[in-house]
Amino acid sequence: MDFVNELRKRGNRITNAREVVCKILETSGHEHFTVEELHKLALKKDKSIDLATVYRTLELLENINLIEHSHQAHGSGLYFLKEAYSNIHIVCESCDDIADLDQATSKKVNKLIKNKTDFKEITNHFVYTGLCKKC
Amino acid sequence: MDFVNELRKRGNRITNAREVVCKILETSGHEHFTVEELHKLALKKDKSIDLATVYRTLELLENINLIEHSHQAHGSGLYFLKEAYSNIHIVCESCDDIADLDQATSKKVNKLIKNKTDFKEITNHFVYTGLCKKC
DNA sequence: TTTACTGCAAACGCTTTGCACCCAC
DNA sequence: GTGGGTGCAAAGCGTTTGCAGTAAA
Repeated sequence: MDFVNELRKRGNRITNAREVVCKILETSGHEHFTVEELHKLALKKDKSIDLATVYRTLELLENINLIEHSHQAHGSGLYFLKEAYSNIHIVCESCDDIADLDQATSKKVNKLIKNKTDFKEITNHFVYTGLCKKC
Repeated sequence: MDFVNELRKRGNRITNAREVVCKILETSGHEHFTVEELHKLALKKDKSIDLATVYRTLELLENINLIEHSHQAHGSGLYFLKEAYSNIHIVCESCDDIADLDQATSKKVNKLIKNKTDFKEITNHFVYTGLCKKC
């Protein structure tokens, strides 16, 4: 998956800020990022990149379905690569560890909820919170 | 359940702001409130009650386990009476309708997640988002 | 050359906090 | 009388926006 190429295909301009952010997302090996983390990493490559630009780039990538974002109870939003995204993520309240649920289980959870309510679709944009075994 | 009495038992002072907020929570028949809703209702009974006081009162009531609050993707926090609280709530993205999952299903969902991760507890403080059948 | 994109700064919405006053105990 | 609680105003936080300048096409 080449994020920059996807942008080019869509007719978006390839700016340095976009190249830097895309490269971090694709090559850092992380599955999830807070906006500040991402911004901090971007600043290492180009110290003029603004936080607003990071937000705008993430919004763009989310619109193309390359990434997805969730909200946390405290602190900033969490961005996930779409390929690694499995619908449900759990953050440990104590150590901030993140576990990702496999797609099958995520689907099972959503089906269970749909069956018990009059909702036809679950578009859950949240991370769960919990306590992992270590904590 | 008498919220005011609970406060008295704990040695908290019974002020007018607290009486007003407690009465709204207990007698309005709603199961959930946004902070602004609650504040607006409180102002009808005493137009000097401050938003900050509403927040402080809600925090107090949450500490005593009489209410619970969740976060929404957009807009303010959502407060629930503890007795009506069933762990999982879904807000329709389109019409803002809220559905509450029954406790048994909520437990089932949480158990499913626990079995598939190394989390020992789910302390999920979020509302789900989705689309209800009407929308 | 054109205009999409940028950095900057300011504004946003929700929530929390500092502080001096006040009133429940 | 005392200190817990209040209203008020300001600050906090993550995020969004307006704008004039810049650089990708």
